[in-house]
Amino acid sequence: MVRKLEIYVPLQPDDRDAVLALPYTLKSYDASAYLVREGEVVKHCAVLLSGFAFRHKITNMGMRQIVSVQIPGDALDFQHVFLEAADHNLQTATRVDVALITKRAILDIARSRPAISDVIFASILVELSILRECALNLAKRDARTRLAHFLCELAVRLDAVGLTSYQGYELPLSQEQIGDALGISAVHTNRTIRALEMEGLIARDKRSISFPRWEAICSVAGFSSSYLHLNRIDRNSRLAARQRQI
Amino acid sequence: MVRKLEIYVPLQPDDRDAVLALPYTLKSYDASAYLVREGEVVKHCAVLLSGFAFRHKITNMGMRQIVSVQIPGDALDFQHVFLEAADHNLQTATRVDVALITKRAILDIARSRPAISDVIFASILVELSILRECALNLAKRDARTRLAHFLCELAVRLDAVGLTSYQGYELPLSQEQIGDALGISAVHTNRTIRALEMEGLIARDKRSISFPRWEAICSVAGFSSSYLHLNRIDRNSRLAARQRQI
DNA sequence: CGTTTAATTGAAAGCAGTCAAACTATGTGG
DNA sequence: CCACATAGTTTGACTGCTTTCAATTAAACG
Repeated sequence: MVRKLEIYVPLQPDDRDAVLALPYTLKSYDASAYLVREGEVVKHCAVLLSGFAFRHKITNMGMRQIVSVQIPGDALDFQHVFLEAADHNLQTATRVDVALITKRAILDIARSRPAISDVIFASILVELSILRECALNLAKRDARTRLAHFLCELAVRLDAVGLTSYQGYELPLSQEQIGDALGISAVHTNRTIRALEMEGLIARDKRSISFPRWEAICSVAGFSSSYLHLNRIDRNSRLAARQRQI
Repeated sequence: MVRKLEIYVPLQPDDRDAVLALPYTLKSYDASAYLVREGEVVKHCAVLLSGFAFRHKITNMGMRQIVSVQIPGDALDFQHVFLEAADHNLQTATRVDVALITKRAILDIARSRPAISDVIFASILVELSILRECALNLAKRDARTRLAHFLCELAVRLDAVGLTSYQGYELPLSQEQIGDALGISAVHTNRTIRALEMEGLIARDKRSISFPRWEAICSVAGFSSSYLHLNRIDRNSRLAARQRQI
């Protein structure tokens, strides 16, 4: 399970064993639980094994903004290995299982194995890249394209860790949470979702979402997955396979 | 000059010599020059010695969003040391001097000196933190507080590298560029700047900006510098000194 | 000293927010 | 098994911050 940690970034042959050999503690959290609160000093690095979580910040006016959605396989606390106090909140969206690894163990493996260090660098830098695209999304796209882009990104990211079925995925976020991630109100989020649905660009069943016309929604979203830096692996084969099935 | 590279993050006694000993090439660029274009593969890491630069992305609709402003002392290309193709554009705002260090040299020093590796991790993670605050800013603050926050952040960051005079700094960006950084139109940027000026929260002379009442503008911005992770150094002394002078 | 770029201001139009209310789903306890 | 409670979804109406379009003034440049 911990193997997922780095699958979506460059692969290392023997170093992977070292990652798998890292000592860890399993822990579960309920939905809506806080893993980290702003200002806290975290002593370990959690890796998401199952479930969804998100990072958010609150303005002095009390407005919440979700700044990233974390999916299974994501390492949650590289930030807290190298910096003092947390600058944001980390909260679960669903019930969640994590593997806790000590800061010490992370530092040690990074120092003894350059390839691992590089992979950690890469995964942090990809997070940075995702956040840049997020900023572009928040600032320069209207609600409709913004939502479409958000859904496309999650589709590709989930696909990269093998969590999409043939044509869609489960998005365990309320419309209010989606709105907070997109910087729009819950009400307008609903209107926008319904609009995409009416257009036939997405299909819904409860909270699972599918894309009847993947190419079309990528087009309205202006979505290109290059910023996710998934070049090295099976993305093409996966996506191709999926599109054939649709 | 290269010393600025890491001043604002943890300091290392002897490791600093190793950084200063890094082989580099000096290079200058004119204002508005591209250092990196999206899709390019960069072979070296540039460190900003003087001048301003910014990172930006363009949507398929042709809208530009500035996702970060880089000031002297910033390392510009850690991203390109560990990832393949650039996912954004890096452009100068003014005439700029940079020191170019090869990817190889960066990788080597990071591997041989854990402290340097940690400092690079920290600086990338601070960039991530800044971008999260930026997302919060773009999504949850109105134009007035957004601009105020932007100006406060730059004040503190410039202050951390010793580039502010007693009560203000030179902001070499056009109002259109500021607008692109804040996600508002150039016209509204102008109105908002003028409004802050009318309120006496900022004072301007050409493109230099000063803060007659630092506390007041921090308050309307909801600005707290904790996300910049400048804990370890002289920020407090500097800011305190500045506030005394005002 | 004309030319170009940036800053400024006015007026009209629009996307999204807020307020309110109804509806649906899910779950709990009697 | 039903009544009620709670959380989330959906829809309407009105307001407002920003955008866009247009036009003018100021500043920078060769």
